[in-house]
Amino acid sequence: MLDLKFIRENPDKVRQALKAKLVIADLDLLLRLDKNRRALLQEVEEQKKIRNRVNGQIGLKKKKGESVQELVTSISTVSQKIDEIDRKVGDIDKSISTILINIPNIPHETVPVSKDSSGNQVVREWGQKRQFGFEASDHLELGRRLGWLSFERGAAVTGSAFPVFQGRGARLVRALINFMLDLHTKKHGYEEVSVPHLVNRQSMFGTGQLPRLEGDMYALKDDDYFLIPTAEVPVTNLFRDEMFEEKLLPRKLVAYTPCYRREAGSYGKETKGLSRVHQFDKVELVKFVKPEGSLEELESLVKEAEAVLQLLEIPYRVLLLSTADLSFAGMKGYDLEAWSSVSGRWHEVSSCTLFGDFQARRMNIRYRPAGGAKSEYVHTLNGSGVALARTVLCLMENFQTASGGVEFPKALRPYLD
RNA sequence: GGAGAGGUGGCAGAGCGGUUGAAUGCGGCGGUCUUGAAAACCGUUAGGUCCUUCGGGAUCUCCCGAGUUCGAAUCUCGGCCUCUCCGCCA
Repeated sequence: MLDLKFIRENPDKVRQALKAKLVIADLDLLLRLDKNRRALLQEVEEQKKIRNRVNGQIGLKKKKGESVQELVTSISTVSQKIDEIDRKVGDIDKSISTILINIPNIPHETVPVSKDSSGNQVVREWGQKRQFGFEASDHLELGRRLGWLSFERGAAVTGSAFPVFQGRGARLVRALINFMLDLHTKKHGYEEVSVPHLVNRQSMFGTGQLPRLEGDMYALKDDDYFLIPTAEVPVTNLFRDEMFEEKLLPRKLVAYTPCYRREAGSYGKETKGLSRVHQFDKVELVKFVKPEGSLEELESLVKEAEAVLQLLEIPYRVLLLSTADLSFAGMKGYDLEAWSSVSGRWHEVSSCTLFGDFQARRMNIRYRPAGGAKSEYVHTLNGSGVALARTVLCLMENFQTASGGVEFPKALRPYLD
């Protein structure tokens, strides 16, 4: 969330951010409440000053065994007054907080402003798009023929868009997970963590999924827990209320988890098969960094996600997200889109985001600068490195052979044997 | 599931109705000593909010919420979490 003081001093910037992110929040009411609150605070603190002084006198007199009755009666009306104002302040605090938690992060000045996805900018493209000298199949057909993939069985077990991988297909999933974890831990300096897949409400709030996206998540009926939509949630919340020492930053973590998404997406050609499912596997990168240089940390994060696709020899492009596609908590972000020559379109397989101190403020994650200076909020980042289902789709479709099989890229082969 | 203990500053850990926002230790920072470092010694070291004539002043915060009281870290009730023992179980 944003700092209330920042909002007070920069209402126009906030107004712009709301407009850019297409979020409605009553900023005027917020500012009025804030003003009102401060006036009441001044009043009540004046009263508390009096009360504290008299209470001190009562304490002293009691010690000496003197009568305190007169002082006690004189102060009770003050206490009543304090109670009354405190109650008002409490109510205002609630209203302020309701508005505040619904105000999105402010996009960085380098983020293109746009009403829709057309404002995203292609930053770079990599790889050679496959040309087939034969009639290529899509992943559903391949998956059925090879016995790797069954949406029907998944539908029977659970419901639609819960794919089942079988045999080599299941092996491919495991191979990809191991390949990605190895790459990030061995080559990119990430520490691997294995985390809960169910998280509580506070965690969902901490990373900013709540309160706005409650309907997009699977929630448990008897416990106030949610199935994670991304490992970002448990991994980032790992350090809630943490005070890092500067020399321990940046802290880099990688986790494999399944991701559960309820979001009722549209069906059809664009979203068929593995390109839109309710459960998929993902390897997620999370970084805690110092505020200085956090933009560079975002760039390196993107590069690390790109390395996965390069080694998998999947053509991709990097999109700088415009304000319309940047997440609620995001300050700046890139998407990686992988190419499939069969569907002839790009598939989003990674989203890398810098959150500034927006999440850290919600989770109270700080660091103490060397030299004993005052503690500051860290900046948080995360990025998929990468999401599996769509990557599997691209691999199967791009690497199919004329004889109906699939010949996987070199980097993956050791994991498939 | 049963029984018990406990949640206090960066950390460990006292305090259990009245100058206690909090002893003490560790860690951090500054200094003395030293060729330099270590050790030793001295000093210093939470955060939020509001006001400010920018010197500072005030107020709140000891897991969260409600209550008792003139006054709560300290007492009462509710919640959350952690630990120990027993039971059950992959």
